[in-house]
Amino acid sequence: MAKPDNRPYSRYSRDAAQLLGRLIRRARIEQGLTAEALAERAGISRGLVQRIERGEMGCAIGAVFEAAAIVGVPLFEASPAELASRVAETDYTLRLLPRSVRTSDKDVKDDF
Amino acid sequence: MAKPDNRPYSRYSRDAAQLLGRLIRRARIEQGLTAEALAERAGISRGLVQRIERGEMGCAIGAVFEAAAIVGVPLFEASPAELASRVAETDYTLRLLPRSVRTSDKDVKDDF
DNA sequence: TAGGAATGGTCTATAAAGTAATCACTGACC
DNA sequence: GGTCAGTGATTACTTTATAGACCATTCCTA
Repeated sequence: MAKPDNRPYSRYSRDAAQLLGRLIRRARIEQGLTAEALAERAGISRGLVQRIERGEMGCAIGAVFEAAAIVGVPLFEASPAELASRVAETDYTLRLLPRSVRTSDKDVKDDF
Repeated sequence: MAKPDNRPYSRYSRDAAQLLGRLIRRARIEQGLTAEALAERAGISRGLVQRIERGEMGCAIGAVFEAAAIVGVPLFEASPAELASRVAETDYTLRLLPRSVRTSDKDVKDDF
């Protein structure tokens, strides 16, 4: 993998992963769902559910999102319909943008 | 892996991954950032950036979230501070819940 | 229009994720 | 208090993602 657990992850992305994991765990418990039951439904192993809920960065995004979907944790705070709509929307916008980015010399907008 | 690309992924989670990928791509292009430049910053390969932007489910959530953070795509529609705050908040709530779920027979609340 | 950078796809080696089985422990319920 | 399901952690093994180099193509830009 590119990013072992000791490498430079931004605080933001780590927090996001952790939050998502905890939300999943909370929702699961509130629904009286066993970790193994959730794993079964998501088509993954119990061990992976544990890692997801722990917010580990190495988990496949598909597994995490699937778990979230099953226990009802909203992704992007959007309903299924909204999500699909936003995908199409973004898709459209994307088509209007240049396909290729031209690095005008050596500027990389490092101003954040 | 548990979920090859032909397996049962819910529409919702697939849409979410796609949306995230497209948002990242859009933000990257709008900032005049090369795929390789983004990869370099995120500490990942250019090929992975491509897969992330394509919304593939197998990408590590850490890599995806990192890329999102770099180009400024808000996760959970929250600022860094909000994110950290919500983590702590959820953490607290989690401590109040039973640590172990008791499967009272065979009910699994399939009512959504 | 020509040049060149950026992208997209493919391939191989390798590192890592994911699984499954196991064990100890915690904690819920009788 | 006793019991047992659920959890957490560890192990070894299998499968997969990822890196990195490569080539073909697209399409910005001069």
